[in-house]
Amino acid sequence: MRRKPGHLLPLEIAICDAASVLAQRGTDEFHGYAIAKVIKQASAARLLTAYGTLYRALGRLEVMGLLESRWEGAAEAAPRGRPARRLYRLTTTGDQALARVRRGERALELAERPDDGLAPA
Amino acid sequence: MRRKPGHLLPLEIAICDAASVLAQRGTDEFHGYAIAKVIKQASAARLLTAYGTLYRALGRLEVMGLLESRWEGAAEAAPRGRPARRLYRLTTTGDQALARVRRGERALELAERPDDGLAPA
DNA sequence: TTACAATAAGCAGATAGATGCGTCTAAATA
DNA sequence: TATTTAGACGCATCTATCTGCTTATTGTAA
Repeated sequence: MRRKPGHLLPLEIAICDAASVLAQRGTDEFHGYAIAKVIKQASAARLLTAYGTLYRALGRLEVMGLLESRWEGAAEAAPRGRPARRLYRLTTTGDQALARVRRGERALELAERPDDGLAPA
Repeated sequence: MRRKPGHLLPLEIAICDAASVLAQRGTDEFHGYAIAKVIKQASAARLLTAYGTLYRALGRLEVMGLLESRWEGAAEAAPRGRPARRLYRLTTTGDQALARVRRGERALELAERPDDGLAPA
């Protein structure tokens, strides 16, 4: 539903929020499948019904620079008989954005304006 | 259904067969999901209806030493937007076993007898 | 020959993540 | 305020692999 520039969507805020809570508990990395389950039970599925929605939200947050990700190696996943996970971490930018949202401010300074970088002539 | 010692089951032969055909065409590695589809269409699903069956057959063949496997790194899989694959190769033992089956012989010499290695006293 | 035991096959579902497509909403514009 | 439209959401499905439980079949022993 058309993003208001500099703002985050409820699901995106929930993801960052869960990530920050986890980080304060010492777990600074999380993966999509796990956070989906956390959010589902925490919000009583109000914010998330389908996995596809979450994975795309994670992708958006990474593009925005609020999350960064790395792939778990097969060496970690294979012996446990499960697929490799993509592990996300809240970046400093993400942490700051979350702090602003919690203060009721706009999440992001508008670093790039939509018409920037193209037509200064 | 209780294996006759030294023999392979139809599905196991089909896997080794497909692997050997692929190897002769220059593809010496294959993964479960792909070979499932090959076998499904080749045998008109007579030998395989469920993935679980195939993956367990692959596991048995690896334990028997007819196949060996390695895990594809996330570096290969991730950019293509798919999970990492487990890549299997027919071993020399596997190739020889297949040759014997094709000649109508027993697939494996009975290297280990069930009551061996324990009570020679 | 029959009964038993071993075990492969099938079914269902978990784990983990991605994409295509139609819909619907909210933000921007007129 | 009314209209347009970007784009997020949900659904379905695909890519891959693995495991638990039940059922069916087969080889072997009695």
